[in-house]
Amino acid sequence: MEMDFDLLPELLGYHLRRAQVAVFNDFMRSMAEFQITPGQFGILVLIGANEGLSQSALARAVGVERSTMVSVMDNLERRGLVARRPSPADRRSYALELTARGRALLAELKPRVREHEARIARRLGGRDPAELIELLRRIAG
Amino acid sequence: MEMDFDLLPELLGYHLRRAQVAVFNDFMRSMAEFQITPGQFGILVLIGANEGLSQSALARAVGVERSTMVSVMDNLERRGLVARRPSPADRRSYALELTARGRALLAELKPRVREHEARIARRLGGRDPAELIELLRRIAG
DNA sequence: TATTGTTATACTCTATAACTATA
DNA sequence: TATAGTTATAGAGTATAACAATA
Repeated sequence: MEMDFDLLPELLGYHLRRAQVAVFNDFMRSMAEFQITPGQFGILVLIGANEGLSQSALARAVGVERSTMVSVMDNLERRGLVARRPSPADRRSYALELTARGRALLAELKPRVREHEARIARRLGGRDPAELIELLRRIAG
Repeated sequence: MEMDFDLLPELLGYHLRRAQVAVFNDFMRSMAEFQITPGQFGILVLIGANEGLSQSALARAVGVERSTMVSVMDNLERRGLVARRPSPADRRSYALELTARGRALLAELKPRVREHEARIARRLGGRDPAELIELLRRIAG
């Protein structure tokens, strides 16, 4: 069954989507034993690097509604990776922190993510990954 | 509020995701009057270029389960863009076709999508979009 | 008045499992 | 036995609108 893809292979958006799916799948396979998604990894990284930030600030950084962040945090808190501490400055908000377990997990994940990235970069067959990142950065604006 | 993104900006997956969201958003803005998603556009293109293909073949081409394709087709059929004809060769399957309205819509969409692509390519500031496509193709494998 | 976290609700996308009718 | 389309069901992920507490 020879499928005709017409103009799709000429479209940047088409290849962007396919590459993103491929990278997502490799990430999920790599981290299978930790049951963590790229999005959850990103959130652990952001909390780890900005301890004390609020849920709203985190939601803004990730680009989702703060109502969406509630269940994301519920999930990570239930797994004992993140803690919602009372903010000393503002009684409306939480100061988010990684728990000891969250820090330990993040320390394990980071080298795995580097390996995953190296494996992806190898697909470029010698081309500089920094080159691709530069082009993507321009697209993202 | 200076956010520290730690290692995220070094990760291909991170930029891939951001670029994909940016392109998706531009597509949706461009096609707002037609209420069409990139995925739906791709399906119209595939049916238009391969009239008579079955739902299962279409699902395989797009990379989703055939059960997922059912509601996608229900939607496009309800909008009068696609028709499920009985397959002459196999009474289990449909032969999918664009309706006259579907063909007319696709003909309107294609130049819009080209414009959208050109707008995205302009963000590359002189860099060849074909270069980016080549790199993405390698990533997608 | 505006913001923070929350809930209720809904919609999309996706999958698995089981069913039927055909092959 | 295997495949095509369907249904029922479930789980992410997302959003909007409204609310109480606090700023």
